[in-house]
Amino acid sequence: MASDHTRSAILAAAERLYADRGFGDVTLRDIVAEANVNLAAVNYHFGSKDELIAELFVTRSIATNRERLRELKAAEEQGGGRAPIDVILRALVGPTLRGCLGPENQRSTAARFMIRASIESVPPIRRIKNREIDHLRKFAGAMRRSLPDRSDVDIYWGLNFALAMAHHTIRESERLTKLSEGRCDLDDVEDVVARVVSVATMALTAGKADTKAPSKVAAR
Amino acid sequence: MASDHTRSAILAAAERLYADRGFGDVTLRDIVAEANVNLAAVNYHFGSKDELIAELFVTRSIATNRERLRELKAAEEQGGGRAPIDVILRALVGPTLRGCLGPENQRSTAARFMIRASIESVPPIRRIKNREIDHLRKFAGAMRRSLPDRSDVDIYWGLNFALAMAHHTIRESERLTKLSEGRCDLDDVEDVVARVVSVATMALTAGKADTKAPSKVAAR
DNA sequence: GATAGTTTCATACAAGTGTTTGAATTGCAA
DNA sequence: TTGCAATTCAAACACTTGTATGAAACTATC
Repeated sequence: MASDHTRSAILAAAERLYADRGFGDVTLRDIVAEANVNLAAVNYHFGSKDELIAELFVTRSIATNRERLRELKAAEEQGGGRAPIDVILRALVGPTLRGCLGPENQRSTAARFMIRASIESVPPIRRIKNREIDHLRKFAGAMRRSLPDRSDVDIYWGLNFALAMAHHTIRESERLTKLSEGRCDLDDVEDVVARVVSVATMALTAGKADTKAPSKVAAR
Repeated sequence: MASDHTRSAILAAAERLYADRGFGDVTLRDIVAEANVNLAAVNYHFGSKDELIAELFVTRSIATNRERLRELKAAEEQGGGRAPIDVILRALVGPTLRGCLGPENQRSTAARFMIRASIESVPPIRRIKNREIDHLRKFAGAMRRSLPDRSDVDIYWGLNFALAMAHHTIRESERLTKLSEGRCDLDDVEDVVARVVSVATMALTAGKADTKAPSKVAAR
């Protein structure tokens, strides 16, 4: 592997094009034109189009997952094996939100690519996401240790809702901006993180309200 | 328009196939084979493949939106123009969740189709979803009337989070089942609705906690 | 500087796609 | 029955897609 030049040019061009135009209408020919390499180079270096997409996605998600676990581990060590629930949730959704939101003009190609991946959900990416369960289980474990009185069901629902708010906000950030006529500031990433963590924490710590009677809520 | 037989056979076959296998790998030829009609019939009756998909999606979302507004209107009339926030939220997420969740074996084709539409987000469907903003504004208005002390920003975030939890739970219902090893019962739709409404209500009614300090949460 | 292994290249391939065409058929009204 | 429009049909069209091929160019080793 002499220089890797072609290989990395393909990766960079593919990520940029997918980020800008989505998986749907970017062909291999578009990518090799952007990268100034030969059409056959993609199959030579990656085997197939799907493997190219998979490599892009895996690289980025490994980075996010590592950051997530780093924050989680730090929090648990500091707390002697038990971290506060909001810190755990922040470790869960913070890296993803920070990676995907922020001022649009300075949003990295990688970030925009990950937004696309979260919106379009193409087969090779779905396959990888399905392997993420073990990773999420680590968070479920930490959450259980943090809230030992909480039932497993509640823990999983809390985890689900936290991810829901983070991912949906990323996916639909444009629509939320339009709907709120710019009042919701999605460039203030730390505010978004704080809002998601706050709500998810409430969901997990509010009195074990009878879920069948949602009118009774923890007020104030 | 003599009998409409061909037209509705195409619609039924398309919805079934898309529901089962997704938009990605269902071709017009698959559809006409399933419907036992000629290939050209699709373009004759619908103009194009995209218009066929759009018609399917529009039909279903009109039904859901009508149900949403019906519940909202009923609640506001009963409360003299001001409905409780959790009832509004229930009108927002209830119809969607009821339409998409429930025991898998009795899940209607329409429901499975809408789940697909929510997962894959193909161009004609995205175009339609973008027109949904007016519909959501009606709910934002009702929420504002219900919680006059709340800032617009908080209202929109609450609306966003409510939709987030509902849609993400639908999209990832399979993963949540696997992650929780079946402990989270997604067939109990009313429980899911109650959980989503409960958390969203908390998000909107909890003391105006400083969103920058999420550790302080409304406990019990 | 010959050689072997790697990488690049132009080109072709095979298959599948949505769409169009124009003739055949059908169904209904006069 | 005749005439006319609506519908159905088989076939082909035009195009795009990812992938494979085999020769050419390059690179490093001996």
